Amino acid sequence: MATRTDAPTRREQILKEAARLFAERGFHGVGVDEIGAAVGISGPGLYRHFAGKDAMLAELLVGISDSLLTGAKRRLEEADGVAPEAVLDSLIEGHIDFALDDRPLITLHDRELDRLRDADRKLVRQLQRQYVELWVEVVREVYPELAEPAARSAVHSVFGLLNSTPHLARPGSLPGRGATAELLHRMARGAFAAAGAR
Amino acid sequence: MATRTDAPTRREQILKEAARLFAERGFHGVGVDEIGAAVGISGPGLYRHFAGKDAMLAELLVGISDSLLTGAKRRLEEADGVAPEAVLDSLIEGHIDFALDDRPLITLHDRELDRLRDADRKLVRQLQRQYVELWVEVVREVYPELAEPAARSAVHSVFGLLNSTPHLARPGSLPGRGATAELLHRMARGAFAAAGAR
DNA sequence: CAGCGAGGTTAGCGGTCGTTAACCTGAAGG
DNA sequence: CCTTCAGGTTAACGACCGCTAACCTCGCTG
Repeated sequence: MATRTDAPTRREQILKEAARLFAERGFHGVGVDEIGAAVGISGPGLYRHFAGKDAMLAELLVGISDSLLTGAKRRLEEADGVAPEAVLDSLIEGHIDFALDDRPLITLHDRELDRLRDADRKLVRQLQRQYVELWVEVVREVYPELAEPAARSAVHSVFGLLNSTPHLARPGSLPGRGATAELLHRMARGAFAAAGAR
Repeated sequence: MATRTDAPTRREQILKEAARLFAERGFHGVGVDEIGAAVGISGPGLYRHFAGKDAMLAELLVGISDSLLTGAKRRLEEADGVAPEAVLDSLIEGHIDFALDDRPLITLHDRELDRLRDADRKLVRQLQRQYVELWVEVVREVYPELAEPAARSAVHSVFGLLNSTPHLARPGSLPGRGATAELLHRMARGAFAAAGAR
């Protein structure tokens, strides 16, 4: 809910570094001292900005889910009246951008969910579910012969495909961001098409 | 390397439960007391069977990688002279069987690799690399116009697709194992086909 | 039947980790 | 110039965790 205009605040620095470290070594594998060191302060200084380690993870995961859902909703509104195929392309493009630009977050997104308090976990799951249902609707418009459970499975599987980016490029050996995005896009469409075939 | 004929030994019980717990709560999130309790003994009794918690994870991850690679090699040998498409189908089928039957292991496989000692991690990575290269070769036989880096990316992405099964069925709400396997198979082929298209 | 090894048990040590307490400091404001 | 307060610091506490030590108890086997 922040206005999000200025240079990165301390809170945002912390969240960014925490995301990277959590993705690298897992939530339980990172100590608060390490997170502090990553932003130049040390240890308990973090507690001036967050209630605790759990709160950082919660804010990260809620932020991811919310951002994905909000972006998808925006894309659906912008594309009003256009062909369902184009809407699906837009959803895929948005998800790929996210997966390529915020790899640590994508990694956390389906890896550390169970480390949340009940309330936060429920919220994140609800946002995720809305995101999935939104995709399912669009997919079923493009492939009407696809039953709903199969469509949902297909959407989850395509997420798995798109979220595989962290496994791809260790340094920068992959054939460029644009080419990777295009390859992923084509494969996602191909997977959906194959799922929707009789 | 065990002969693997009799009823499950204690070691195997422990490995199975440890895999489940590691997949559910992460390596650092599970205590040895919990693993012990899951097999009816408690705490340090595990040290009669394993050198330590790390050793359990190592044996699990090496076992997974080795099993995947060995299975793939066997499938390649069995299918000698048949069409490359059939070989690819066989590889996909094997991977799906594994993903559906050993979900905790598939989850661990790309999640807890960094928690290993250097020697074990190198071994696992080597096995994984061989497995990937084996797929890449077959994929490039089926789609010769696909450049090698793109083929490797495509293989990783399809692994992401196939390994998404843990996210699918919480209870047993999915449309049956057979239907799920078939859907995944079709989607994988569709993804490869789209990757290989000009 | 003595003995012995496999496979348990409980107690406890040493280290780590999240968190709190108490204190410091420099910049803004009346 | 004094106060305040945001944003740090270090010390330390309590809990937990991996692992070891010491001990127990069977079921074999010579």
